[in-house]
Amino acid sequence: MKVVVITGPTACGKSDIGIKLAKKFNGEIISADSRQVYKKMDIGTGKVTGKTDLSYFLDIPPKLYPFISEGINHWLIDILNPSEQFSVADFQKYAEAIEQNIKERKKNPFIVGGTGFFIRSLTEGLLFPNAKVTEETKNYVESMTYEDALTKLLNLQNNAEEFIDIKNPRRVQRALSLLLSGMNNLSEMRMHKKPIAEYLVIGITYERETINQRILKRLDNRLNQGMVKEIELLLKNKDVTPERLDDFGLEYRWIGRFATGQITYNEMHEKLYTEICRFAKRQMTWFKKYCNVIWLNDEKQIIEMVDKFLKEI
RNA sequence: GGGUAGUUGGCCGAGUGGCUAAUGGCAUCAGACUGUAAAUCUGACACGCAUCGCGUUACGGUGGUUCGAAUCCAUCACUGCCCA
Repeated sequence: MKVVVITGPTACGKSDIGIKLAKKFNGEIISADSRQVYKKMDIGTGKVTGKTDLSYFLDIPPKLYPFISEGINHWLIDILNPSEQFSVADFQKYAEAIEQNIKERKKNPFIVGGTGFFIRSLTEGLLFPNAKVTEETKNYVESMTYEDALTKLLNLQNNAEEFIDIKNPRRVQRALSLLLSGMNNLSEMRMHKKPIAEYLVIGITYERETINQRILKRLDNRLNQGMVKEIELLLKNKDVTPERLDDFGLEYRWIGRFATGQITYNEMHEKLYTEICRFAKRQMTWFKKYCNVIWLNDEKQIIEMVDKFLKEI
């Protein structure tokens, strides 16, 4: 099975290219975006315009309904409420099942999105530890101070730092949770399987300066489109707590803070711009290391490349 | 004109004689990251040489006190506030 991936830092035009390719190559899109899975988060996530089609669904664990934009099926968009949790492992499970389904229907899957970790889970066939962490242990671990958690972790496995960043509280918590839930050794966190498809990863990017300019322009556009209102509405309808918004980061975090009166509009705008630029930079750091990306931003070249890839046997 | 508070590294802002190239925050740069990934985390951040380290120049300007000053004194400049 062959699958094309379109990725790149934020604000570089992935979605548009994705749709063009899907149209040209009889494709459907699987979104690899950790925030677009959520309903009611549209402007802030840069979701394509369209809507969920409830007339059919894929019978993958829950029911997955397609989100249709420009006549193209998009999967993994608008599948959860903002209060719900979505992890890489979920993504991998769904995306692989959807890829298969699309192929069965004689169409071509296109993975489109900027969440590098999600993409890597596919291209490298990451195998996530299957130790089940119960709510209880999760809460227990999260209630500990970082120091206690670290001490406990090192007690259970004294070479933990070979496998995780022990300076990162979140990693420490997760590792500890796993060890408390039946995993024997943190080395199990490094397992791979054979990827279920052959992936061609194409990245769209520009020079840093250009990306930053695009980010600023897009930010102002989104604000004009009512992005603040969108987020105020989420709060008003209690779709999310302010803490949850903070967790989402970027527009949701900073506009959330503005909406709850913690910062001024100007502070919000300034912070958003710099934070989004930094995010784009972090994305590039990730792609450089992990994703084996072919960088192209000429549409024609991309089409040729995809064409060639899909034709090869 | 008189009084008063101030002038710190890209910005904000601590520091009131040696432990200070100077806490912290922001910005910037680089990086890590196998179940929160738009999240989370780490490092660098005066200049030069460079391995810890060494050297040089730094806390508005100048001059002084002192073994030693961002820190004390004098003076000049500038800024805020108050009184004329």
